[in-house]
Amino acid sequence: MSAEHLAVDPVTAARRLLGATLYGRDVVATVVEVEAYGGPPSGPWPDAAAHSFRGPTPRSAVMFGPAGHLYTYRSHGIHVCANVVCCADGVAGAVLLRAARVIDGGDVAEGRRRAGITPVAYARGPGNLCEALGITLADNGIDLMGRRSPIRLELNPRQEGSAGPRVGVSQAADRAWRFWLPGTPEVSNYRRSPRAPAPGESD
DNA sequence: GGTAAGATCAGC
DNA sequence: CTGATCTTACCT
Repeated sequence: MSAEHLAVDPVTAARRLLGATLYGRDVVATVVEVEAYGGPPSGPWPDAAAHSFRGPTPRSAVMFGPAGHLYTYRSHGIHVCANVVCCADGVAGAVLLRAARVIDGGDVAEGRRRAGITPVAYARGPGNLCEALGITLADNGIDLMGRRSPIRLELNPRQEGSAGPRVGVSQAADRAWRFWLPGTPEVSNYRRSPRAPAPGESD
C-alpha cells in the first residue's frame, strides 16, 4: 500500500491508518488511535477544529501538500504532535497520531520517557508518541513513504475501528472523528475541552 | 508590537 | 484541577 491510499478524505484516511506500522528513530510501533482533521473547506468536510481551517499559514502549509507527508506542530508550548497528511495535493487534511503500541525498541522508548512509565504508556497520547519515537519539529514535511526517511509508515490491511468524538477540541466537539482499535490499552482516555459548548449545542 | 488560546501531560 | 511553557495567528 502506498501514498495514494492516503490521498482521500480525512475520515477514510484515519480508518486506513489504524494498524499501520510506524518506524520511528530506533523504535517501531503499531498505530492504535487516530483523529481526522480538515478536508475541503467547501462541501461536506469543513472542520473548524483544523489548523488549516482559515487557509494556509506558515505552520499549516504542509497540510495543503501531498498525502503521506508528516505534519508536526508544537502543542501548548511543550509537546510535539505528529500528523499524516491526507487528501489530494492542494486540499488540506491530516490525521493526528494519538497513540501507538511499541513493538520493537522498547528500551529506547523507555529511555526517552520519564522513569517508571509502563510499556503500554510509552506512546499513549500524541505528545508522548512523538517523544517515545523520537519525532521532532525538524521532521515537519518529510515523506513518510520514502524508503530513506528517518520516520516511516507502512500501511497494513484495514482493521475495524471504533469511533468517538475528538479529544480536547473546542470546535466541532461532537464530531466522531476519532478512531481506535477496540480493546487496546494504549488508547488514551477521552477528555472534552472545557471550552467546548455543551454536547449537542454545536457542530 | 501585544496578546489570548491552544489537536497536552503529569502531579496534587 | 492546575501549572508548565511557547508558538501562532489575529488584533490594534
